[in-house]
Formats: sequence, C-alpha cells, structure tokens
Amino acid sequence: MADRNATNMKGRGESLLFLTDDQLRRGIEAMFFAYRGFTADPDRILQDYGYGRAHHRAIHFINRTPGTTVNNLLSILGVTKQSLNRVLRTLVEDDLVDSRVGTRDKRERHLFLTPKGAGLERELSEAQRNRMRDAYRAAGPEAVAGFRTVLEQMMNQEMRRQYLDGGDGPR
Amino acid sequence: MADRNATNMKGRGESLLFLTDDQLRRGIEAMFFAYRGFTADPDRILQDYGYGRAHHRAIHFINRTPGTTVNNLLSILGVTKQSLNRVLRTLVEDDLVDSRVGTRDKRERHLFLTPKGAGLERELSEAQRNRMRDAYRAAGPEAVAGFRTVLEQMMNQEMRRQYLDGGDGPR
DNA sequence: CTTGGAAAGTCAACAAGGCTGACATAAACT
DNA sequence: AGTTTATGTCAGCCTTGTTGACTTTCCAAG
Repeated sequence: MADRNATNMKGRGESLLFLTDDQLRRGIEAMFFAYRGFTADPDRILQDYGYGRAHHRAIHFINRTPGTTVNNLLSILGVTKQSLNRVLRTLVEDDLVDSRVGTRDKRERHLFLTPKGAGLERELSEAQRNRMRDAYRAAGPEAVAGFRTVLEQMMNQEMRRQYLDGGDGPR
Repeated sequence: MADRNATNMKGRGESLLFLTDDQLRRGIEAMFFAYRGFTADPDRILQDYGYGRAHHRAIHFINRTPGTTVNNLLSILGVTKQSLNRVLRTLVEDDLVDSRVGTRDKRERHLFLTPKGAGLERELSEAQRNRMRDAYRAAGPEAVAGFRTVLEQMMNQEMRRQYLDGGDGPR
C-alpha cells in the first residue's frame, strides 16, 4: 500500500530522496500502530497478574542483566527512583525479584529474578518474540536487516541526545 | 553490532531461521528504545504547551483526516470516549480544534484543526519527521524499504487481532 | 408519530505510573 | 569527622487510561 517509491529505489543505493513528507508521515504512523501491536500481548498477560508495563520493563532488564543495581536500572529506564521503587517493591513482595545487598558495596542492591519471576519473564518474552518472529518471517531476511538498521539509527539518536544534552531525563 | 546473521542470509530468501531468541530480544529492545526516541521531541514540545501525548495523537489524526468524527477518532486511537473527550475538550477550549455539528447527522461532531492547531501540528510533525528523515538517511533506501515492510507486518498483526477478537479494546 | 436505540457528551470515582520535594539510613570516601 | 552516594520512603500532584450512570439529540423502524 505504501512502499512503492521505496522499493523502486532498491539497488540504486544513492540518497536521491524519496523522502516526501507523506512518506515520512506513513512511517510515523506505522511506528505508532506497530508499537501498539508490539505491546499488546504482554499488556494482556500482565493484566492477569495485576501488573503494568512498568513491571514488564523492570523484569525484562533484570533478566537481561542479572545482578544489575537499582541505579543501573534507573538510568536504563529513564524514570525516577520513586517511580521504579514502587514497581520494584511489589515485585519483591510478590517474590518475583530478589534484591540482594551488595558484597563489595553494601549500599547497592543487586537485582535478580526468582524462579517465579523468571517464569513470568518467559511468558512475556515468548509472546513478544512470537509476534516479532511472525513479522520477521512474513517480511523476510532482507527486510529484517533493514528494519534493524533503521531502528538502530533511531536508538542512536536518543543515546546521543541523552549524553549531549546532559540527560535531562524523560518527560 | 547485530545484523551479522541477517545479512549473511541476504539473497538466499529461504526461511532457514536466523531468528535466535537473542536476535529477537535485540529487536524487542530496539523497538523499546527507538520508540522512546521517536516520541522524545514531541513530548518536549508538548510540555511547553501543557499537553501530553494524548493531545498529540488527537491532533495528528484530525490533521490527517480533517472532518473526522469523534467516533472515528475513538476507534483509531483505541481509547474510551471519556478519555478522548477530556483531551478534545481542552483542545477546543484552547482554540486548537474546531468541533462542528454534522450537517447530515447532527449528532455527529466533525473535527478540524484551527489555524492555531495546524501550527502546533506542524511544529510537532516537523520534529518527528526530522528524526525519521535522519534515521532513514543514515540507514539508506534499502534499509528503509525493509523497515517499512516489517512495520507493516506488525501493524497488520494488530489490525487482524482487533477484528478477530471482537476488538475488546486496549489495556 | 411514537418510541427504541445510536451518537455524543457529562459527571464522578478510581488506578497506574509518571513527576517533585523532603527526609532517613547506611556505607563509602576524603 | 564530615561529605557524598545509593537506596528507600512519605506525601502530593499530573496525565491518561478505566467503569458506571445519566442526559441530550435525533435517526429510523414499527
């Protein structure tokens, strides 16, 4: 429906710009709807547990980097400690996350998923991976490579800004 | 940093899967960070006006489809009428949106941006387009084509679900 | 022409998850 | 000893989502 111009450019490789405002607008909307789809499955699962996206994010990054400190998590997620703490507290209370006092620096708390937490993580990430896999499969390997490339550019933009602007935080 | 496997597959076109869980996880995280970057500029602009993302979304879709009804907007945005109404009310009060009673069906309200509203829309979409354009430029035309293809797959997933599941709405 | 129901709006109450500010504690650093 | 750092916590505010109940308008079918 929309990638006519883009596909016509394939193989030319020059930056002769097919980037009309309308093309960009479609990209913007695609991001909006795709992101909604992307979070839909986890959202439904979390609802059953009485959790929200904030819990999902915490669980995800604790799983990715076991033993991460609260401060680490804070800067990755870009929220205030009060906000994160609220979430973290319920996760510890519900025995999904284990918060261990640091050995070298006892002020720090190192965060780990409990078996129960790892279970929920698997459930959530499996749903999301299935989505992603289906989209990837339908789009094909070449498209996936391009997808990753563009997303990485968008990520870099934000990382760059965060450090250049002194990281005045998220809205 | 990540598309090694994917690029290796290029040209083979078969679905011999390069889709390891770790590759998928990286895609998932890229979506998270990219989306954050994607909304960062508008969020900053909106803050100055005392608005939030909900206002942005309303403004965007009214601009895209001038004269759209409240119900149309409702189903596109996937929120409750009470939630949308609160946003719409402030936009009308602040003279950014014009709500005209329908001529054929007078129960309907048709929504238009006022010149002032169009001004804010331009400011917001310009920031977002610049982001998108920069990412597209840096990634190149082929990557953009792939990006669009994958996003469209993800959009379709959600559209399909919405109608199959009877559209039980967003969380 | 009456009435049922759809479309839109309003009011009230609530929850999640952001935010700020202030303050407490313990540990580490100087 | 005094300062800084990491964390936690209390209180209060905002946005944006939710339900439920109710009204007004008005189309359309009986």
